[in-house]
Amino acid sequence: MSVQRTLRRATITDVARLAGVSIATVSRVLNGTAPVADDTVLMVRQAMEELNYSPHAAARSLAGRSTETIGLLLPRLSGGFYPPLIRGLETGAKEHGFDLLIHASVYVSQDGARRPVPLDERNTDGLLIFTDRLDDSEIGRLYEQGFPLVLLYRAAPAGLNIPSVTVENKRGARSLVEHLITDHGCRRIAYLEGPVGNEDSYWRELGYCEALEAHAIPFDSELVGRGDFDDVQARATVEEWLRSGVQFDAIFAGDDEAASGCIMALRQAGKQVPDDVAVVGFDDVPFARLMAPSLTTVRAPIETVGEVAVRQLITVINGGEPEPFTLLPTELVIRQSCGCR
Amino acid sequence: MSVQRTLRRATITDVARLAGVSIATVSRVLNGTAPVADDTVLMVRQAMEELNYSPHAAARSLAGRSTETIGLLLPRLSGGFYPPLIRGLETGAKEHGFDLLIHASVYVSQDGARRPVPLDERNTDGLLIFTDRLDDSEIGRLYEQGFPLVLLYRAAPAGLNIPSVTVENKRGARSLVEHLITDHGCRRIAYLEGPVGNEDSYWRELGYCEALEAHAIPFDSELVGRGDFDDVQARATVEEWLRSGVQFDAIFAGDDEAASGCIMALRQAGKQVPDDVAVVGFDDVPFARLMAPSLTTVRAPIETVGEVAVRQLITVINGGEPEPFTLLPTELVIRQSCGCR
DNA sequence: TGTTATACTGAAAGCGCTTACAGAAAGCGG
DNA sequence: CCGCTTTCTGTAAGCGCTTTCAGTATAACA
Repeated sequence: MSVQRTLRRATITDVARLAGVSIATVSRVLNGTAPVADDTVLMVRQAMEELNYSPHAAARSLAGRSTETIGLLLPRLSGGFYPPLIRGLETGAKEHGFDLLIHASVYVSQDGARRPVPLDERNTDGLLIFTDRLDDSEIGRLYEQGFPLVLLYRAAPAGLNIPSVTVENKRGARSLVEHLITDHGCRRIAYLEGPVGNEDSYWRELGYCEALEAHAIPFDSELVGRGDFDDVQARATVEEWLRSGVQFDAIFAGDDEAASGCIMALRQAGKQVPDDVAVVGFDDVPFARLMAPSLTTVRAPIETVGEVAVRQLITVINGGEPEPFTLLPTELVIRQSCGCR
Repeated sequence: MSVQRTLRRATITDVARLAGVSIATVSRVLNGTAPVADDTVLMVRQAMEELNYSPHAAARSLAGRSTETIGLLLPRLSGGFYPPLIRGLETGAKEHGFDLLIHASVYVSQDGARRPVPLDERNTDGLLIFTDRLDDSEIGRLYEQGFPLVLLYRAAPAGLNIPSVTVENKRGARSLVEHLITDHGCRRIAYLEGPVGNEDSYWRELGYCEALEAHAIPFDSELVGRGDFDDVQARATVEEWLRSGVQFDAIFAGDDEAASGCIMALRQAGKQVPDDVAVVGFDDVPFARLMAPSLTTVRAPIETVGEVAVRQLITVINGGEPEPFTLLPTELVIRQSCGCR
């Protein structure tokens, strides 16, 4: 049934032999690093074709060449947030002739066992890191090695000179909450925090607090709950609030994902959005427009973040001087879930 | 400002020198491939620590070791479909001590230029392929090289003995459409096709046709349009239908993504779902439950597909005999968008 | 005490490729 | 016909690691 597929892969030596030249010559036609006679090129090309040859990338990168690939480290891939990010990264990478390799997983250095990330110089020339869980020590290690790094949506650990690119979380959150206050008269605005340690969440909460303060609304810790940027968690938290009788007239869900969870919980409980409770998100992921009611949120230029980040990383790879810190502007997107028509 | 980071990476030789042993010994403590005296181990460990050494993976894999990594090729990452798939793959991979590397991009061999996939033996021991766009020749090339391959949601090209795992698309689609016919009396059921060449779509359409035939409903090509498994495309198609006065009382959207687009279009046009038009999807992605109305669909065990696929791939990697073809069962999930309460 | 298995270690040969370095052949002005 | 550059090609030295092979020293056994 199944063929025993033990045919050794053709190597540069095989090609050289078949073409009757040295491996150096083959390498040269492969990389165009030195002039080769037209006839020779033809022979070599033909030999490669015949042997179905394709160079062994590991050997190649070992021998000094770069991988032309950059890596992306993510905690996960669910939700509407990552696709645009990745699209931006793809775009940026392709523009510079790089490929993008993604690894989505949690990297906690548990039990002290050093769990190296599976993306490194074996397969990439540099790394984009998006995760609050890849702990600083691991980042530090890579940094020490001089491996090109760029951080997404988080600042560099103290002392490390790693470029990072993020968005104006605080400003966006503030304008969002102020809209709720000034245009819709909300006074009891709840906030759903993101995952612990998440920087976006930290800044958004700050913006939330600033908005409250600016309008002399006292901060009420009862109105802050876990959202984890996750619809399920957000839903659970809102249900719990509803059950325990917490009063609120609006929810700033932390992000769009969580906002959708909030709306579910509210609808389930027979509350009208936005009439009974206004709900707003953050990010403006693609489906925010499609929700019912359509979601008022803050547009964070996710795709642009990706493109900018790649650009920075490639600058680092090429030994250039990157922008140490990029802060992209956010923009209020008013739809219906806040009460506007 | 920025440190000139030119410090050469520590190599096994550095460690060996510092520890006063040979590189062979260092390699042995690294891999545990042969007994090493406790004292020696200690010295080496200490040297590694001191030099902040971590092995160069490219060299490692060149020298014959496996990468302990499997690759995943995807056309894209958007929508609710991929996260569960990837979660399943992650789970399966982790179970066997493998890492998962993802590359999401379109691979068309355009202008004849052979564009090699960026995942190969440099960084993976095997590949999971999910894409109708990586053309057969590229798959063939990898196959010829004896590179372990498993296909997701598509059968192997003719003649190639590559394991594949998919779901019972036809059966699922048929039961879904029959539900519409027998339980809701629908007679004008539209179908939104997936991307051209997509196998899932092919089988789902077959199931759709079978259901019609079984109930003596004539197939009407007017009722088949492009959905591309994409909400935007689906929305456009439905809007076009509405505009041109096509009559239908139900839409089988091809997948959940497209279903959400249908519902948008319908709502926009003032039609009630499911009262005026029933809408059903396929896949049962996480947000299907959360939609308004909640989506009747077919549960395809996406996550399981992932786990099974990894298992097959690892079997191939280990030289075992994989299941040539795995067909996972689907299950009708009745919610509200079909008209049920 | 002499054998012999056993624990441990190092030298060295690659893995498939890139890249000096140098040599051969060809072209050119004088 | 001689030097000199230019074009083309091959030899060989690694890149950092694994792994075979051949030890040496020690422990186990008779």
